[in-house]
Amino acid sequence: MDIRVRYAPSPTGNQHIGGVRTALINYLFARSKGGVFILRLEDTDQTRYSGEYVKNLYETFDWLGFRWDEGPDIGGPAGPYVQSERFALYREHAEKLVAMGQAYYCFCDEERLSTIRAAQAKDDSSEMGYDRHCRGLEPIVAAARLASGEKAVIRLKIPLEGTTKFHDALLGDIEWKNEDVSPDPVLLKSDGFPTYHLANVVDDHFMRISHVMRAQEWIPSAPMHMIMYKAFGWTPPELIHLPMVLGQDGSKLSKRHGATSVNEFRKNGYLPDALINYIAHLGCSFEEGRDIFTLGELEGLFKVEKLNKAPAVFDYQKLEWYNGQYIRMKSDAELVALVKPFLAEAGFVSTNDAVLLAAMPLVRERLHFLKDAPDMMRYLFKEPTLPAKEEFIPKKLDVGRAIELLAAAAAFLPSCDLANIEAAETAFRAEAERLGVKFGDLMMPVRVAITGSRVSPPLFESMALLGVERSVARLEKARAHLS
RNA sequence: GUCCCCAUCGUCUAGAGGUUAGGACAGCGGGUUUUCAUCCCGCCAACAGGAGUUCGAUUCUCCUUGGGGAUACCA
Repeated sequence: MDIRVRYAPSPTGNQHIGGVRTALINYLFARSKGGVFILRLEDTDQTRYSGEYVKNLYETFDWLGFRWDEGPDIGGPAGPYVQSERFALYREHAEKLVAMGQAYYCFCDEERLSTIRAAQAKDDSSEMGYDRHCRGLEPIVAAARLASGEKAVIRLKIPLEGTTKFHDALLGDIEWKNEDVSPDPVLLKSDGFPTYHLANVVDDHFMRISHVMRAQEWIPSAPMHMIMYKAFGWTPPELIHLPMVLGQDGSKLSKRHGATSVNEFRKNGYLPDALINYIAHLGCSFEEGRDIFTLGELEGLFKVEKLNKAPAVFDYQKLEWYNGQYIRMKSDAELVALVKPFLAEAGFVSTNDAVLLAAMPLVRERLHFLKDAPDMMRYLFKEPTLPAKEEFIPKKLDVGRAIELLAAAAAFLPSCDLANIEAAETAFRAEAERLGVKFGDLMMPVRVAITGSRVSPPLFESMALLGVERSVARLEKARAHLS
């Protein structure tokens, strides 16, 4: 059997962690099996749809760097891949079900429906949902009302008795009493658009989807899908319900847990490689004793059996660690390219890439997020604003001593060869000894003078980047600042 | 309320009848170091509970408890 899987997002919001995780698992499964990964746009909700979200979808996957084999933008043999372009197909099939007696027209309006809901909520009834009011309508009567222009939806007839069972490749056999299946869900809305359930089943069938991999929140709709497949006489695809992704408090991951949309992660300086690697490991394992994988490795290693059944909590701290790991794996040139947009956004426009290139080794191990680069490198672009005097004073020393040290450093620096860091350090160590202070005590006021902070990238390298002249100027300025 | 799914350190997980229950993140404590970071070493920390099955259960079965999800003309 051909392996064909799909990611079928609804463009009613920006791409978020949960969706992208589902997409990634589908993609990895397809790749691991030599199958096809399809993108299908489920734009059936006209009230929430926006072209902005479609744009966001493409941008997101461009950034992440993995792609579908068939989809709206590249076409394919099972197109079109946008549901609004398949409009006629859904009505045709909904009406087919009506003709077969498996579905029916319902004329209940919003008002009646909400009245039912309110009543059910009030007396804690175990009976929830539609009361099947129109199910018994004679077809002739329904046809007449339809002909008179009355608005209607088409609802699926869920059997009143018996059970529906299906197999989940991960969870095993699942059996539902039909009375517990959502009573007669709407297939075709009154605006003529299909609901998710109809469009999903019809498209999965005609696109020859072999495996449906989606989050576990979809389990309750699986039985009604099965009832539809059976009504149509179609063979359903294999089902695999993926463990959900939860926030720190254990509920479904959402905005209130922090960043959830992928573009937020991008803006905050996460690397796509890190995000992909981390996300792949939510509810899935690949190989023992290893945490870092390339996308290609994940493709080769993915196995459905290694999927977990239990939901996974999204851990920003672990993702941060991954991000740092991936930043450290970048070459100087790669890192420059990654960091540049963030520097530009902060107003640090480099005229000289060589300087940036040389600066990368200074910040690489210190960076957890690309976003941190501007602050960390600010002193290379702008004259630092000098902090309070105490910041300059090493432990157990006083202002006077700090001034002396700065003066000494300013006088001494021009004689150093900053092109040779080791030699410069040796020279400074000797100078510290001559001055009768610990090496670290000499360096601290110098560090604050040069970088504006007690915490900074390596000093000698920094001074080398700035050049002797600018470095001495900063030392002098700091000395004046303290006096 | 009802139905469904799930259950190993705080978190992500390994484990598929016999293990000192392993790793990673976080936390804590050391070491290296011009600060910070990196890196290295160490420590802390789990089989939800109760019945079975078995010579033996983290592992199989059932129950309880706990968590999550679904109950829309949203997906």
